[in-house]
Amino acid sequence: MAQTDGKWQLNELAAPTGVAGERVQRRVTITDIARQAGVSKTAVSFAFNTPGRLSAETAERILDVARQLGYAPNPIARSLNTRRTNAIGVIVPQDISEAFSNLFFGQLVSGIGQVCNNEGMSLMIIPPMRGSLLEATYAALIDGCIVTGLEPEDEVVRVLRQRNLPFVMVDADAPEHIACVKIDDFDGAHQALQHLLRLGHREVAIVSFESFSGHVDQYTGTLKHRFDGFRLALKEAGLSLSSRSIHCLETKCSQAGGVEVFNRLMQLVPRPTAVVALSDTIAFGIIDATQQHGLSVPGHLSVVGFDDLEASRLLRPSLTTVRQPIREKGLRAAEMLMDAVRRRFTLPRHVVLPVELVVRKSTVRMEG
Amino acid sequence: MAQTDGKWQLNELAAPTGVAGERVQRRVTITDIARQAGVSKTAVSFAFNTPGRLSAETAERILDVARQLGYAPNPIARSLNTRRTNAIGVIVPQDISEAFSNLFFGQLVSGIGQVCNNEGMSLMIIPPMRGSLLEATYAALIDGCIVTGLEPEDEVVRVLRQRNLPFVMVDADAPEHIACVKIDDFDGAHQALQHLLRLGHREVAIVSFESFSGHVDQYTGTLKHRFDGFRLALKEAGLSLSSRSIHCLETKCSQAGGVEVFNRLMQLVPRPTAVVALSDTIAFGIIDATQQHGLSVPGHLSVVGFDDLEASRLLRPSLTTVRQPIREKGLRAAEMLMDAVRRRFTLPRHVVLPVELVVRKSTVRMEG
DNA sequence: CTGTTAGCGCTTTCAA
DNA sequence: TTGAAAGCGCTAACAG
Repeated sequence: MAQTDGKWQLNELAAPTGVAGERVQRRVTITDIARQAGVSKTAVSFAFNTPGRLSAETAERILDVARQLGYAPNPIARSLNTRRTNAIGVIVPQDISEAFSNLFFGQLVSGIGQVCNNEGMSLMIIPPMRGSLLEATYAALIDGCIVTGLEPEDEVVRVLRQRNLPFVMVDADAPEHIACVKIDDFDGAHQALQHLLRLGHREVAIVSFESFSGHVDQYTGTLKHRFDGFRLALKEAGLSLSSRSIHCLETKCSQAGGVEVFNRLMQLVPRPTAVVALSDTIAFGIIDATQQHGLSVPGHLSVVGFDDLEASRLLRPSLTTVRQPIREKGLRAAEMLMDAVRRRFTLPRHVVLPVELVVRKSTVRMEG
Repeated sequence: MAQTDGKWQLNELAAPTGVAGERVQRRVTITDIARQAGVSKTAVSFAFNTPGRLSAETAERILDVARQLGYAPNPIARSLNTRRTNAIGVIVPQDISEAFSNLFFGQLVSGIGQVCNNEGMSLMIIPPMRGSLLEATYAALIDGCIVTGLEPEDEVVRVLRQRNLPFVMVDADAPEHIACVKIDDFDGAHQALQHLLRLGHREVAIVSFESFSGHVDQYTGTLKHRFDGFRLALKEAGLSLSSRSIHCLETKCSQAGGVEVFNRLMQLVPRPTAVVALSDTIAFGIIDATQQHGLSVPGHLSVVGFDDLEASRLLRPSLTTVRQPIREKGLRAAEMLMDAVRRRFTLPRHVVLPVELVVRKSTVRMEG
């Protein structure tokens, strides 16, 4: 019950000597151990890091003293010397909670985590700090990182260079000299829309996630490639993005975004009979809203997604969608990153993963 | 195309002076800036941290030089002084990829992330390092952490104390002096099983996630509380855990675990008409497997889950389950943690969140 | 096998 | 307003 002091303390702090009433909380350092054990700091360091360089008894004695004094090496001091943190980061331009609200991110991180496991690394999620992703990038205690949701022109990339941190971009339109893992967005989008058009749909809406570029014609990166794919599919059907029957909307990349966009979809004239969402999460929201309104998918509205999240197969109707290998994307990016962190020789710097249309039950042939 | 040198380099490294051919890659330090700007290191430090203490022109000049030389302060060195890392951790006893394969974890992290956002913190996911969670705990560059999946007796807790790191446990049977956020497991389990029994089911299986204790009677913590709840529900129906018609199984806490356990369920005699899974993720697997085998939920098998993941409502049949406020759990834990990290005065150290049975379509009254 | 001696790069009194 | 100097706690040559 040493509760009496230190109201702010969340947990009892182990007094260095184990003596209850002790007030001074100076952390036990390597110097204390050295003194107590009658050896040099070097010896203590060796005892922890390369015990082989010490006689068994010396090492044992040192470790004993350390145990008694409750000593734990300060990892920050260690990092300052070794220049290693044993952690890699994932930079995300949104808040963490927002990022994880899209199941996509969890799967990506899961893939990255597999590599962390093999390499003995921890994983730092790095969101903007007080609104500034740059500040967060400056402060991150990591050995390298994976950058998501940013273009190569971003200042963050500049800071990473400045900090001399290896990094790999994901889903970016990166130049040759920047490592990057992406998917064939063009092909995915093309297949998705082609599928709908071949089913006879002509009134179709394309629901994109929010871009900062504003208009479809100014899209860059992933979005641009996907819309190029859409353009081709439309052209093949004698249509174009500016056709009266083709609508382009943007919404938040979340389930809530899908719900929100549903209402706008219902206002459109002519009302679309099919929609392709640029993210499964958005599709989930659209389907949910549709059903809440007593309408049926695909009866009243065919829906195609993009991603093929694990949940997409389980939904009813199961979701027709463009599958991309999300976990592998994370895994490949993390592998490339670790090659750089470990300074292993590597060549391939750009990886483009294939996508595949998975036709399930959320789309149906247009009647009439 | 400075590709020629440094095969191991993942990205071009910005040469300190911007000169292409430069080979020496010594990082620019505060000393370089001081020298170049003709001021002391102190001044440079001030220019970055408390520019107010310098004349506007001096500060500007220093920053200019820093910009030109591509200087970025070394956050590790800074941390060594300030004793802050601006990151909190989440300790997980499994691999990262395994942890995130249960949607529960993503939602928990999402809640924690909300606090990170408010407090300007990054979030470190800390899995075992080379098999050792202890080693990972020793090495983590964090200001405090949230501990999941561990009991208070765990060595990790001892190390956290040794390192003087504030921490909060989640879902643990923690003693008074250890901060903890949990739910009313007893009530949740009781309601879940009571629901099934009231629907007339008598042949029921309880599918738990893997424990290390082995037998039901040796369960501790969360699992113990839940089984106490089950015991009460059974008792109210004149049954007990050892009744012939009640089966207890364990499986991995994942969808795959649910699929795996389904096969064992089908072998049981008498074959259960209902099952309560201790995790929605497991329930997903059971439902999926059931349907794959051409059987119907709840027609052939009623299923109750535990968690109420976001996806549980979207599934068909939508899942009857015990809702626990997962995000809030993470949020509350993170708030308590940050109170300790920021040394704010706090009192409540134990939080027990309520649960609630959500009856949906995966359970039905027993026929006959 | 063990200890001495420099740092690692930055912050922060304390003086000027 | 600015600077000198003493650390923060540890690692790693280099001697002995």
